[in-house]
Amino acid sequence: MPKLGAEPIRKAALINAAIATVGRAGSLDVTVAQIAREAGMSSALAHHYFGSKERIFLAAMRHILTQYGTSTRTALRGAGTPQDRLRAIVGASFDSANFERETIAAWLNFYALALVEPEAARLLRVYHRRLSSNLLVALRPLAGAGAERIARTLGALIDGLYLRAALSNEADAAAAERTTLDYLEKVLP
Amino acid sequence: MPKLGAEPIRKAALINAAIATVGRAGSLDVTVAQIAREAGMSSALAHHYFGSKERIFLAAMRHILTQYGTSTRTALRGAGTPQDRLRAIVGASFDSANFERETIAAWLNFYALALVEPEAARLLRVYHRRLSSNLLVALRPLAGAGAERIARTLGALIDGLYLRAALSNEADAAAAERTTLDYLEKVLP
Amino acid sequence: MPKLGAEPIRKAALINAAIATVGRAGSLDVTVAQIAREAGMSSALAHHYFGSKERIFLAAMRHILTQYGTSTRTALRGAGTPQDRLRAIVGASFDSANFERETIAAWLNFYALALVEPEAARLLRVYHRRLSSNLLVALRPLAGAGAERIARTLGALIDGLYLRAALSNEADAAAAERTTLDYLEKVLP
Amino acid sequence: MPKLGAEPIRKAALINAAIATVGRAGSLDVTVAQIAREAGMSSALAHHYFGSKERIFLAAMRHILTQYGTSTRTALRGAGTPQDRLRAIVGASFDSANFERETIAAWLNFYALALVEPEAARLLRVYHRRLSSNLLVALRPLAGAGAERIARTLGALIDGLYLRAALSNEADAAAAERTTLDYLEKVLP
DNA sequence: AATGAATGAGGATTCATTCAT
DNA sequence: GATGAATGAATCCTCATTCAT
Repeated sequence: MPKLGAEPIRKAALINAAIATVGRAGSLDVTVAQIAREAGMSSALAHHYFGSKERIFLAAMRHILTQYGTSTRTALRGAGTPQDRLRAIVGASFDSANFERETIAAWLNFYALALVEPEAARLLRVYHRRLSSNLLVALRPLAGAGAERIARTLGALIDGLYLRAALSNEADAAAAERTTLDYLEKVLP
Repeated sequence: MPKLGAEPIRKAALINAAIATVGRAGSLDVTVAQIAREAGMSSALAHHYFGSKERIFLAAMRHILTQYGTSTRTALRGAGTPQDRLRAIVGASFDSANFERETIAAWLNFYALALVEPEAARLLRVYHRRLSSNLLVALRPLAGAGAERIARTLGALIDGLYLRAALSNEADAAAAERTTLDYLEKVLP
Repeated sequence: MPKLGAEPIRKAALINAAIATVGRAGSLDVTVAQIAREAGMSSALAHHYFGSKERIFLAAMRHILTQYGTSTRTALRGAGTPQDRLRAIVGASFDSANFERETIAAWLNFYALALVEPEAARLLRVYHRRLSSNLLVALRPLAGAGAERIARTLGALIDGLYLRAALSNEADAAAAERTTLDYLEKVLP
Repeated sequence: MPKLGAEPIRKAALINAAIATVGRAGSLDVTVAQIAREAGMSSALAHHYFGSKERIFLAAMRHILTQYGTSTRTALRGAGTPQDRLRAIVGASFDSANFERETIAAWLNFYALALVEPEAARLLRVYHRRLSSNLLVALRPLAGAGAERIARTLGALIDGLYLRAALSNEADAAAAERTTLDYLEKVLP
């Protein structure tokens, strides 16, 4: 009695397992068997659904970025003023759900994957562009011509804070958010 | 062939080869044989001198951080005013020697190693603390109580710019430096 | 190919192959690949089932000792008098099945393993104790207080004959058995 | 200033080191480097003197057997009656100098070497023959036609006691000697 | 005589991946 | 759909041995 719609469920389980396993290991050097065990299935089945380890990683990365995109979009829905929009974007970035140490560690490792895997690089570029564009829309009314540079700085700052959070023992989302907002206050008129 | 005193020469060659190989591959997933070939020797000799692959990586990381520390110290020597000191530190960070894509890629991967390897984490903490302390010395006369936060922001910003440079096709050191200095101008009275 | 329940079959094949390979080589210095080839499978599968070379050896040793224990027990079943029991034990020891040169060579090498491997030492102690206890039960009615010493002597004598058989070109089970029984005749009233 | 006569000194040091190292390790699986370090020299020098690891082992084995032969001969010198001769031979076998656990372990391992190395087997045969002949000379006046069998039994018994001593935690030379002499008393008229 | 330097060969172990059931 | 079985390929590491000095 094969369950109906087993595929999406299994795939989702594997994606979550991949993120958890990589996050816990702190490295992409995890075996398909480990991921599959974490997902409660055989490694053969993992291959059946994804075809290769690489594809599991890419799907996991896509999932992380999609999730981030969704949470940003949701946060933006209630934002009226440009200031609200900025705060929403920053808030989504440091949402505690994305800011647990293990998640960040997975994230950092998938980031490094982009150095090796063109598709991972592509995904990252999409995310960067989207974040940039969101920031620009909010910044332009406030900073005019300076918006571009502020957006670039902001993006780098957020990534840098993530990076350091990945290495600290307890990642402090609130502090990271405050640092970012503080920058914005200083830099906007 | 067995010149006396080969050890330091061979070790240095291996360290450089490790950085180059990891940088080119974009990943720590390189074999000792690759590193050794790049260094012009057998993998057995690499093991003879370092004992393990891990130790080669740690030595390479130590080398990168030491080099960075040295270039910072050198740059600081000629700096009189606090502003000069800040510019010297930032300049050393984005020195073109440290800012080739491959070097950054190696750097990013060694960064990720710290998630897994306690000794790598320790090295990184030392570097962070030293950078932070250098920045504070320069910032305190300029920003007083706000120095702490600015230093933290600056550190994260530099790391974030590195991260993004690692992923872009041509890393633009000058642009990264300008972004950083621009932040400082805005944030300092 | 993947018949269900392959595990016990494969494990048994590997155990026999290990004994044969070690016996033929006359040394524990055999590769897992050799054992696996002898057993008709890849070395990877051997590792899959046993985890390590050491574990293969221990299983082989356990097998040899178990087999010896079983043949002793079987022989004892039909033995009525103490004299019969003694003859049964000695007969089982020099049973031609256990007394082929290759088997003895394997045995000797596993013996040496006990110097290095605590688990192998434990197995051997169990075997020694059991043999000793079997001998004592049979000797006490015949030798009373002297039973202990005779048992000890008998055990050493059997081991010594094995040792020499391992080194002679054709191991002569009958002669070894005769030597042992002769000792018993002389020493028992 | 090369020391005169360094060669025999170095060789002797290596032989002793080989016995000690093998005895301590409980296995022939020791490296030339370990033996050389124990002997206080480089592994290259060990090769210079012996040519190969195998040859070191053979020399060590030869040394053990020669030493045993010498101690037997010495003991026999003061022996007048056949009974004295027997006691001398047995006494030499269980001399406390040859009966330390490490020495026995080395001995057992060199024994196993004979399964693999024809020259080692030859050495062992020589030793067996010599022991046998010594025993026969002493036994013939006491046991006549039965001398052969007793000699064979005695040889096996001694080896068996060695074997068991190698595996026990504290080898008890006195007990082993008593067991052997006790056998002789029982078996001789 | 003595050694550091150097390497080729080899071996245990791991793992992604395939396949029959 | 699901999995146990199976393996080829790869990798780290070790070590006996050689050689120039």
